Amino acid sequence: MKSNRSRYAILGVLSEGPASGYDIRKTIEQELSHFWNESYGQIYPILRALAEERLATRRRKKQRGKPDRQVYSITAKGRRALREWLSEPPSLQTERNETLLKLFFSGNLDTTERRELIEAYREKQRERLVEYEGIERSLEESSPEHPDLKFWLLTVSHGRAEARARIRWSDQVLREIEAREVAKGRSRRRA
Amino acid sequence: MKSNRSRYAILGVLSEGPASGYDIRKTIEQELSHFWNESYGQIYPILRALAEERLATRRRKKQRGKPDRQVYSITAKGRRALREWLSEPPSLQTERNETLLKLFFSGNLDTTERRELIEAYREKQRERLVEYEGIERSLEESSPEHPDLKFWLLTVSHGRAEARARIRWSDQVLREIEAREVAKGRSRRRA
DNA sequence: TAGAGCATGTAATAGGTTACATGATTAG
DNA sequence: CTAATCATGTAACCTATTACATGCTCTA
Repeated sequence: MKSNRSRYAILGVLSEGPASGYDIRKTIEQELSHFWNESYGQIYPILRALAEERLATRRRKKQRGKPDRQVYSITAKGRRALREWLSEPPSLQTERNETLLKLFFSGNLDTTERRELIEAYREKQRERLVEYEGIERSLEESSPEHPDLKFWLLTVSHGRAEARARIRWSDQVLREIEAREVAKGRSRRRA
Repeated sequence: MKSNRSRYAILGVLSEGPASGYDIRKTIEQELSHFWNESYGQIYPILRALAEERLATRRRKKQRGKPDRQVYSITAKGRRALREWLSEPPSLQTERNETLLKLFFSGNLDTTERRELIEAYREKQRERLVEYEGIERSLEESSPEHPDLKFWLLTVSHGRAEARARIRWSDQVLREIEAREVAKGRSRRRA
C-alpha cells in the first residue's frame, strides 16, 4: 500500500460519510485547516484512483440548476486501508520553518528588519489563536453529538499550545534583540 | 526573482563562506536540521543555476586521492538577492502534522492504538530535546566567536519551546484518554 | 450587474526525495 | 575486510500548487 498522505486524508473524510470532491475540500478547509490542506489538483485525481482501487465507490447525483455531483463513499476495503495507515507510526520528516531560516541568516539584515521578521511571526501566531476560536465553534456546532468530537478538539488544543509557545518565544527574542540594541547604543555613545 | 526557498537556504550557507555541494549538505544537516533540510537532488542542480545567474561563482579544486571539489562562492549580486528575500515576509503555508491527522480520524482506531500514537509523538519530542543539546554544542564549538551565533541559538530555543509545549499537550491528551478509559470501564461494570 | 458559491476537472509547473552510478581513501 | 567518508551528479518518481476552462444560481 502506497503511503501518500493525501490519499488518507481524503479517505479519512470519507470515513465520516459520503462526499464529493467539492465537499472534501470544504471539510478540510473548515475543520482541518489548522494542520492540513489539500487542493483540488490533488483531490480529484486521488478520488478517481480510490474508486479504481475499490477503496471508494462513486455515483453521479443529478442536480437542477447546479452541476452534477460525483459522490464518493468509502468501502469496507477502504476502511481497512485507512485503519492500517492510521495504526502505522507517522512518517518523520523535518518540518521546515521559513521564519527560522530567515532568522538564522539574519546577520545579512539590519536590526529593524530582523525585529519586523519576529514581530510578523508573533502576529501570525496571534491570528492563529483567533482562528482556533472559529474552528472550535464550527466543530462543536456542526456535530455536537459526534463521538469523535473530543479528538477533533484535541487537535485545536495542540494548535493553541504551539501558538502560545511561539508567542512566548517571540517575546523573549524581541526582548533580547532590544537589549542588544540598547547596549550597542551605549557603547556607541561611550566610544 | 523566483521564490524557491531551497535556493535561498543554499545562498544563505554560501553567505557564510565558500562551499561545495557536499559541504552545504553537511552544514544544513549539522546546523539547520531542526527546522530545515535539503537533499543532493536539490542542491546540485540549484548550485549550477546559481552560477548561471551569476549569484555565485564556481571553481574546481583538485584533490589527491579524493574526487575534485566544485567550490561555490557567493557574489555581490547573490548577496543582494539573499538580502532581498530575507526581508520579504515569509510565505505562509499550512504546516501539515501527520500525528494530528491521525488523531483527528482516530475514531477508526482502538484505544490502545490511539494511546500509542500520542506516546510516540511525545517520545519523538523528547528525542528532539536531546538532539538540541547536540546542535547547540556543535554551533557553539564550530564558531564560538561568530557574530551571528546568537541568532543560531535562538532557532534552537524555538525548537525547545515547541517540543516542550508538545510534550505538555501529549501529557494532557494521555490523561484525558486515560480518564475516559476508566469511566468506560466503570460504566461497563455497572451495566 | 457584479461577485460569490456550487461543481468538476485538467495541464502546466514547481518542489522535493530516493535510488543509482562511480570510485578512491581511511579508520576500525 | 568492511564500513564510513569524501565527492559529484542524474533520472525516475512522487507530491503539490496554480491557473485555466466551463457555466448556472443566488444575493447584494
